[in-house]
Amino acid sequence: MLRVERQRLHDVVVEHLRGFITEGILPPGKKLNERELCETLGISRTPLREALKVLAVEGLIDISPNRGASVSRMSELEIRETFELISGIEAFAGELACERITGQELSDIKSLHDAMVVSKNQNDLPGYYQRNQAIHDLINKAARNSELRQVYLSLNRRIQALRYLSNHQAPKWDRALRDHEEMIEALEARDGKTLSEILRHHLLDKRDAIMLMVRE
Amino acid sequence: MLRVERQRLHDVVVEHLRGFITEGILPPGKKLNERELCETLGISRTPLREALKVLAVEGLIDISPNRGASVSRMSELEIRETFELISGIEAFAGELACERITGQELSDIKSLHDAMVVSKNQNDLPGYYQRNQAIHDLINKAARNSELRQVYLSLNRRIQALRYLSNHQAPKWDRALRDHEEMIEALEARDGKTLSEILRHHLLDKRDAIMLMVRE
DNA sequence: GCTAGGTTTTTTGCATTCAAAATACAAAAA
DNA sequence: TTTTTGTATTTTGAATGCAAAAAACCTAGC
Repeated sequence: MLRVERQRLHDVVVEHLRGFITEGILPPGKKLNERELCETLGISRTPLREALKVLAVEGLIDISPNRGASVSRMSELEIRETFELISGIEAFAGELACERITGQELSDIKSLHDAMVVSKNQNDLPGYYQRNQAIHDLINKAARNSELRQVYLSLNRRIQALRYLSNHQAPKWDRALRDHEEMIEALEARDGKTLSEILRHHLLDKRDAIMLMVRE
Repeated sequence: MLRVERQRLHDVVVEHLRGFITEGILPPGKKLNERELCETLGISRTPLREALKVLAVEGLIDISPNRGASVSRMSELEIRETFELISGIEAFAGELACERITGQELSDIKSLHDAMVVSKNQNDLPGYYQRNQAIHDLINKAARNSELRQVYLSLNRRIQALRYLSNHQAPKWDRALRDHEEMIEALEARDGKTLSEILRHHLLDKRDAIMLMVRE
């Protein structure tokens, strides 16, 4: 039978705050006053503090002793390094995916790709980015390694706010679409090496675009 | 001037418990009674609970609502997947290290390798494993990506207890030593692809050895 | 007007307390 | 004897209270 586990308060709080941070409602550098947050969330300080500890381990906020917490403000170096790491992990996921992906998953990806092209032609930027993200997510899932997946998701959350910003800018369409077409070809050919190369450089391109945005 | 930040209690607790878990003093599956731990550590429940939340995010313990915490007992699948992920990350670190390693670091690794061979000839297993670990750690550092490093260390902590167990067993000397020699050759030749291949398979071999141990 | 020093206020860290859920236990019924 | 049900105890989850550190403020002196 399905066990109904009442969610604990601090878990709910973690999810809320995570959302606020990744969606940019709580911007980088924002000071998190405990009493203030308690009032808006309608809870006491104990569960809030537990939630803050969790978010700190996840790298979404910084806590300095006796000074309190603030939303992490990633330095350019941290952004570079995080993207580099993600590029490596995603490339590895691509290799694994080539060994393990099912026909169903592959055709799901193709459909998403087609939908993405439609979004592009309609100049629907949010739709485009959403489908783009979904494709990468599906490849990651197809790697069939839940530890890898957890790390991937955790790292992505940290740069989510940045992505949010850059999603208002149009990408280099031709390059991006060509990359995706080649990715699908490599997947169909189960060519892990090629796919991982494409993914790696695709990510590093994305990084460069975002680094430009951040600097301005 | 260096700011002396008095460590917070829960940070100290995290370090202590982490040590207890990775050194096997608190074995997998061990139930962690809050009151008991508070008494042995001489603190109240608030900082302890904060520490437990942190360890849960790190994956070292499991917390189930209203049931309390226990040291994570990794399933065979989790072990397989974690090693696979580490193999991918370490392979990537090797590629980066080939681009970025300094002469000094390279010669440090060579010294460690020589010391490791001596340990082996003296049948000094702890010494052998310690140097072995140190070599992998140096390669990882040479990748010059602190985000990668953090993830690497975090994942390694999770399998540390298992490593501890397997360290009482003698490895396949000839294979392990040959691997290490080839690793150093690849590093000297700055041959990233080759190094990453060696590292990946070296890790998967290690995994197989540990999987055998775990099953017994 | 600006700085230095001290005082007040706020905020954080931790202990304690209260409430709710889970577990252990014992007595009664099958 | 085994199962079930009601009660007591333990254990966890969350709120409150208290002390110490940091920040804000205010006054005196230049």
